[in-house]
Amino acid sequence: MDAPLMYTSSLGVRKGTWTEEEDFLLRKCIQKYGEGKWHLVPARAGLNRCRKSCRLRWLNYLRPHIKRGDFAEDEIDLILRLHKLLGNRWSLIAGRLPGRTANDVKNYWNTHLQRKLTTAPQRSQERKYNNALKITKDTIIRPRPRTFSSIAKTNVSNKSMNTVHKDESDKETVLNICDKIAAAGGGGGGEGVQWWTSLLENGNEIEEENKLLPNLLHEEYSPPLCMQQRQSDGWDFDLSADIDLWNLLN
DNA sequence: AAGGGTGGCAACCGCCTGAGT
DNA sequence: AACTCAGGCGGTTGCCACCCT
Repeated sequence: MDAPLMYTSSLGVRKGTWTEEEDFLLRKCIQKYGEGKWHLVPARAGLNRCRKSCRLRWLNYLRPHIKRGDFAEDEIDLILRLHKLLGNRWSLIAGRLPGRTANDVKNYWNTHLQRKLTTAPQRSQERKYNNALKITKDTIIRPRPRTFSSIAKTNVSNKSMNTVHKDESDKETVLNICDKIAAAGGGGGGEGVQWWTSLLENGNEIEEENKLLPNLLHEEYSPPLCMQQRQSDGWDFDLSADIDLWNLLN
């Protein structure tokens, strides 16, 4: 693209497609100062971009080890399983797919997988369709993740779920999750999945999905290649707040 | 060849949460 | 306790390339 689309907000901040020069400046800045402190990044990098734009560009495009191109079969399979378990928790799903970003997974789901699973209307008709449904805040149940403090995260990811935690609230949170997993059948077998799916409102849809994907939940299954290889390819994946999703998936 | 429709993807928007003051 | 701010997330939009008629 010779002249990327570019415009400027009322605050004078550039928006739109990033140029190669901007990518270079951002990459250099992150290499020098590291990730984080995004409010300082535009000034440090000499970019006329907002902090969020810088963060997004880094996370979705410039970060090392990001995989581009088509999703492998095992990745698709894992997305389907995790989506059944977690819903639209793209960041969590992406966290189990080395090299894939939440945006990638979300886009792939919206453009490839969603249409496979449903007879969704064409995108040009989706707005009408959604308006007709009159979806309101009241009708949507939106489970949100618990965020652990950084120290609790370290403990959870490095050891096990019932290790010592920074403070009682963190410990309580983790133990609550452990209880739920235990109640779901000790973290193994199909019961775990049932516990999760019971959170979803429409059981009929789940049944329909099961018909469409008969092998999704019940067949003998081993971790896909993309997960087995994650250690060797150097991908720094995040296991924080890990509740052993893999066991729940089996 | 032209024009409309569609798919894919990058980027933006608005909201939520936790930390700091 | 109330407020502000940064980080993070999911939903949505806009652009472009390709396809079809």
